[in-house]
Amino acid sequence: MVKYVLNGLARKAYGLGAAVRVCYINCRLTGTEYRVLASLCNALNVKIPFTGLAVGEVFDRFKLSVDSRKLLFVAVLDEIDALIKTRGDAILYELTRINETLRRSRTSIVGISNDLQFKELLDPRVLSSLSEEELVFRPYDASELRDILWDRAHLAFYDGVLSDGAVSLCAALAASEHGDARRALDLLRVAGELTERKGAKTIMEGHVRQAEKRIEHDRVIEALRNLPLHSKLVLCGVYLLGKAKVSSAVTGDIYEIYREICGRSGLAPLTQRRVSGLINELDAIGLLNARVASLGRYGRTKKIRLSVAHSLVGEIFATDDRLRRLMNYVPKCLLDGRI
DNA sequence: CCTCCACCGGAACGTGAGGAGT
DNA sequence: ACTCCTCACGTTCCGGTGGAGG
Repeated sequence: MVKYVLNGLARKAYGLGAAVRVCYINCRLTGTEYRVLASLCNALNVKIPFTGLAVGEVFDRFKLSVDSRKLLFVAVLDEIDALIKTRGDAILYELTRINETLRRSRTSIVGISNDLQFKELLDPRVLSSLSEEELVFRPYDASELRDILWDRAHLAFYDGVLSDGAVSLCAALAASEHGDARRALDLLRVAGELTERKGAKTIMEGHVRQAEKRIEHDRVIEALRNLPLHSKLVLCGVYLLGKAKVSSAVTGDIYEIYREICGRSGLAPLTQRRVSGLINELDAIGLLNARVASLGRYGRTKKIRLSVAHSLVGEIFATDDRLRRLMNYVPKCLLDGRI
């Protein structure tokens, strides 16, 4: 949406011959000050190496470049809370004050955040120099999503192939997940593909249900494949425990098995602290379910289980040369009853 | 009510890769 | 050749803690 407006702005400016430059940055993907500034420079065709320069140096180059071209520069920082939460608001402070040092140019900043409390994280000085205007967009509800879907559907599908129920279901499913329009469109697209492959004439609700499963299934496979090695090994540990019908696993159990399979693979195991972090990451992407539980006398730990199909993990890991031979391994600590 | 387990999770620090400038 | 930079990924250190069992 912002990208759309931004494009419109850029086109309009071009049409009017106005010196306007725009730059869209997703701060979750561009997660450091350095990279944000590098992206800003990039928008001005100033080449910045992905590492090597001091942050201040990059900032100076950006300022110089903007000012020398008499530009109106609009920077959009999407998911800006992700950047501020991890790196602090120093960069915002610098950016808000940039106009004081620019002689011939102006810059504007648009920040987008899903966190309504985000502004409380900011230094009051930043907030005041922002002279900000806040717009709150509430998530789309189901009926709005339905309108959006019908709107796009007319472009993408032949008339009559789309059932009312299918569109409503896409809208309802997406609305229950923060009203994400992209999600709704994805569902509809995949449902369309499935319908076509089956040679059916109309997209029905059943196809949408299948599409939902399909999207999730593909997402999990993709995630499993692209995991870093040690995350895979940790997950492999959870898998082996599940295979041995161990009901509840805690961090310590997982770590023990993890160490074992590292040994078998001739790898140096990471520390438990790190593995604990990996478990949290796996939880965040939805491959594991880990929640802290206090077992009283028996300490405080995380209870961990797979949150995707056991068989799917086995299937995907069997395609990885380094993991294949671990899939049938029975951990010693299971045999001697320590777990 | 108190203790104490088995971790949790924040923070500081280290390392090695990739690169700039001089 | 040398110094200085960022970043990703780890390690080390350590204070914190919910609740079963005494």
